[in-house]
Amino acid sequence: MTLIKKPPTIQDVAREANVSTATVSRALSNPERVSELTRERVSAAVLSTGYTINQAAQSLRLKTARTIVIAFPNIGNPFYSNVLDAAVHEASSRGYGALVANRLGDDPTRWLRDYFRSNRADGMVLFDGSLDTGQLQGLRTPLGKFPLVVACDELPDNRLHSVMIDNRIAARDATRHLIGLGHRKIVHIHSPSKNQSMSSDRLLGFLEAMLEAQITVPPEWVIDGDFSMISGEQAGEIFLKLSDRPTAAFAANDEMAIGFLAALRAAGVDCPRDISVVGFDDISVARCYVPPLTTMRQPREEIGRLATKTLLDILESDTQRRNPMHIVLKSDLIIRQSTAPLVAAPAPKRSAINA
Amino acid sequence: MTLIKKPPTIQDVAREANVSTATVSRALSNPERVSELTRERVSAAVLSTGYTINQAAQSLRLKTARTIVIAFPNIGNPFYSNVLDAAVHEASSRGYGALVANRLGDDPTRWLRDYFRSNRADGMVLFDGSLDTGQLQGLRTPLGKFPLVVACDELPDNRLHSVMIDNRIAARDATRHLIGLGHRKIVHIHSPSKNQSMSSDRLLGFLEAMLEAQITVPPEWVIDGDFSMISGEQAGEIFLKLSDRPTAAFAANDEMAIGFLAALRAAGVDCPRDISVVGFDDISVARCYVPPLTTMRQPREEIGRLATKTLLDILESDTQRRNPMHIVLKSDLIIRQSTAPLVAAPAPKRSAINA
DNA sequence: GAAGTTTCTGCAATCGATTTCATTAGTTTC
DNA sequence: GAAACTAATGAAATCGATTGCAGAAACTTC
Repeated sequence: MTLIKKPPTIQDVAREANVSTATVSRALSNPERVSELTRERVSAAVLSTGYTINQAAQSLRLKTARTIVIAFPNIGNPFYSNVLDAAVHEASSRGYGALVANRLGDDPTRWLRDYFRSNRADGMVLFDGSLDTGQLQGLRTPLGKFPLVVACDELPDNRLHSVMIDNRIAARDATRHLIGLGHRKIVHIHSPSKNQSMSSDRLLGFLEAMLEAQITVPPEWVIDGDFSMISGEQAGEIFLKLSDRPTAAFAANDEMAIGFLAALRAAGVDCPRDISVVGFDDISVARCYVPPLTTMRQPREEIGRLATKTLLDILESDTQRRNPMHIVLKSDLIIRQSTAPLVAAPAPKRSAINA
Repeated sequence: MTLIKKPPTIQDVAREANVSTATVSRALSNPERVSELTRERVSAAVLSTGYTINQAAQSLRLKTARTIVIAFPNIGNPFYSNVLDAAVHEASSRGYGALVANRLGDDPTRWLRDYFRSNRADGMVLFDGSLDTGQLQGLRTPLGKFPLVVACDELPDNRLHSVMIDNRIAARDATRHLIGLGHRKIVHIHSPSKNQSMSSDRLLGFLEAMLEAQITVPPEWVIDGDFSMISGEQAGEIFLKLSDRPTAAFAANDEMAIGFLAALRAAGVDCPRDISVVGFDDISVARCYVPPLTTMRQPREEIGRLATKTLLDILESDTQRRNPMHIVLKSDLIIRQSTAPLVAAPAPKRSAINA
């Protein structure tokens, strides 16, 4: 039977340094409150015992967990995984643990509330706008000001801090790019969701650009997906059946754009010869896709970093309840080779030639 | 000034139900130990007060955090983000929180040890084999049996539980596929790393297949990368300068394969006409790439789920120190369109024709 | 040198949940 | 009906760190 040594506690350090636990505690968190001699003795004792603070005890006493929750609608999505990367980096470099939550279930609020009530986390960065306001109210009321930062996607409640791009303008500009190339028949691969303003903003931006170019958008030009690559492929199938086939598409994210392109290519429709496609996000594979994808870049690392920084700054600031911050970051249209000027005459029917 | 109600404690529930805190505790964790009447009164009181357990207090008392650490070399990689997805799902469905750690720094062991000592986590799933044994020893000794599961990548210490595929055999089979198509000049895009056996196993598998086909591998056929797409592009640049250009490539992961293909395509080298490429992992974009990528699929969700399940089973089992489990999962070669039989005559020099 | 400061330290209460031990009430057994 | 159980409950100690309060020592100030 092996002897399992218990981890050393503050008591052990105190004994070793011949001081009280109160002094050890002060020496560690307020070094200027103890004499130099004591400080040295405590440091030595910490080293010799191998002491590490017991986070549970500290949390209990301080009502602070030095842990935040980072919630995503779908971590599998490469866009979010880059955001997560940056968020975790920011949190851990400031000494905070990062609990990851994915795909909040049926009753995310209960789940959420439990995390806070139970003292497991001090705050949360929500990269997911699919909570509804009603639930959120119920969430905020009981505990007063709730340390919550929303990013990427918007929640209807603007009393919350937020970090995101302007999705409407970004989508409008992406669409304008296609219009500027001469395209007038343009579909939008959309991702409907009750509570996500991100999706509806992108749709709005699309419609706005079409409207200002005086193009009427028939309902079949808005094809529904769910941000997944496979839904992009399905959108491609639907697109192929469209009579008077459009010459361009704007997809609400890169994954759908890629799925869409894969479906078209399988049917012999070539990009950019027969169709121009703009994606959204600029995930890393966009640059290496065939053809390299024109897309609206979101600064993912910066979104992740800034959202987390904002939350931690709030947690660490003494001044409570400042006005909510709404940080809007810049998005950039990255023009690559999946978009091309519309050829005046409709492309000759070459599709049969293709293998 | 708004009144901020403090979250209810077990005391509040006890008062409300007219019992002692001991009884409330029992009613909640060992319902069969209290009378039916008491049980009901406690449930009612829990509901009416909105009580949630204070995790910090429970952790302190029980020396258990109901939290695990999931560590990755690089969450930004889509392969790992899918693994994470599955791991988080498994953990949270069993009531465990998942702390994410990425890119362990210079002294991961200290960091790691602190996590455990400090009672923040009960165990860890390590999807990263880049810790060295020496450090790991120092890590295990002080606390005795350390709840640690290694996945994807192997640690030299086989006393640890592990969940992974057989990288050598998978790489061998991937290479055999190319050889079976008639290729004999094959490069391997490798990712060297001091401590990762995953990388070296894939190299070994490649060499083994070449050896059994009696092909001599000159050193320039092993091109170094770092698993990133950009390093795949760089490998492509190097490849293009090779005299007596090989006709096939086996990349140690899909991202490098994609970067490699993008670089070749930019130089007018067509896949699969001029070159056949096999990737590794089968990340989701592989199916939709152009051409769809032939690749060795790893069951990522299963790896994530099983590794986490293994850890939690250990944490929850009373019987300590069972023999370490070594779970080896099956990998599958997914044949798509990036590989094709070698054309007997070397492809005519058409590259100039390309746009 | 007395009174007032400042600096440093320790005692003991506290955070909230769990569990040992003891007590009471109720049930079984001979 | 007494002895020997079992079942249900509560009082109080405990986990480890923090901090208000108070006391001791050292140092000013007049």
